[in-house]
Amino acid sequence: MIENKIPLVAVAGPTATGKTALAVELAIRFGGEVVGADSMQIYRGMNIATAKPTAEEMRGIRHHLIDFCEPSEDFSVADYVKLAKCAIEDINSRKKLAILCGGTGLYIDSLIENTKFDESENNAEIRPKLKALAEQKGNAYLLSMLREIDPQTAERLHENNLNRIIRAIEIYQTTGRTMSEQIKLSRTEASPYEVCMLCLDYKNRGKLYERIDKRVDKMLEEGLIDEAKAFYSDGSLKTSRQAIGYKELDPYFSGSASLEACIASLKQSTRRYAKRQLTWFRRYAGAHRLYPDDYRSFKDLADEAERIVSEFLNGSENV
RNA sequence: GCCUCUGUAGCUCAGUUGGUAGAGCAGGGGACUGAAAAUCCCCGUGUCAUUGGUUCGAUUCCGAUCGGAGGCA
Repeated sequence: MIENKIPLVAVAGPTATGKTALAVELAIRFGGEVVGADSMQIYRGMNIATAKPTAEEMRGIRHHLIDFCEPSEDFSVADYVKLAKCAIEDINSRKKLAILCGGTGLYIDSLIENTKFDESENNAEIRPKLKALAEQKGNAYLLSMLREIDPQTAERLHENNLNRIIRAIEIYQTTGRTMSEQIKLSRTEASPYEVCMLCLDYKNRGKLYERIDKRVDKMLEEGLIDEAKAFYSDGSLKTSRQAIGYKELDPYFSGSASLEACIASLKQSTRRYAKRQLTWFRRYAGAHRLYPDDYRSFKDLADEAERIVSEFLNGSENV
């Protein structure tokens, strides 16, 4: 293990696998603090839908990067990496163990790989302009535009993936660099972290989906509908509007679908989301895989996780 | 009990004038560098209910049996 690296434990996995509980348990056992890696739990007021840990669930463990952003604010990976790095440094300087916990693959990846984002500010006008252009002249036109700027990126993007095409053009227009150049530049510095990745998943996919369904039912009992209603009429929201749990209930509020139908679609969105998360986490070849359905109790699972983390920490000390 | 309709993918159904079949949804896999809980790409073998018959060949035609729906008693 390389010295001068900050040890970082990461608890990743799809929604409803028990990341929060495990991260908190490890924080208690090792004297750590949790750093959220969740693109939606950052927002204030979005508590039920995002399954944000309650004070009780936190069990006195300090949590960073959760519940600090207004839903009307924009937030991005670049912001996340900046803040998370600070938080981890801070935790480490106090001789505590940083435990990353969350399900947003892009955030985790960008942080761990020490991705350097461009310093330039977002230009609010570019995206709508490009979007309008695409509507006028078609996606193919935009893609061909990108092909002239950055053929390498154009090659790997599908014509239908407008968001990505727009962003790639935006990068060039704001920084003067192409996206492929930017990507190359972004991964030049080695990561300051030595990461112990724990990935949670259920061996039985059906079981995971059952848990998701149950969790949605629980959210409804806890008042998801009221929470969603508060966000329904708020047109100022941007990123936060994308959270699963609100948009699926819109048809109910507008009267165009039954509550029952909306709940079914909410469950389905969550299942698909979990599947996408799994795709993301499968890429981490060196991760320790933990399957809650392999253990008789949460304690057994936590014991195994503790064993893995201990080994990891001892390894780093022995260098 | 009789008559009619019906039985094809996990679900809803197409279809094959007889050469073993395909859509939607569900589901699965993948990509991912400033919206990422977003965005996007790829993936369809199933005793064509069972069983006999006709046929070179039946999921397709005919008969019987067993499900299901409706109608008449």
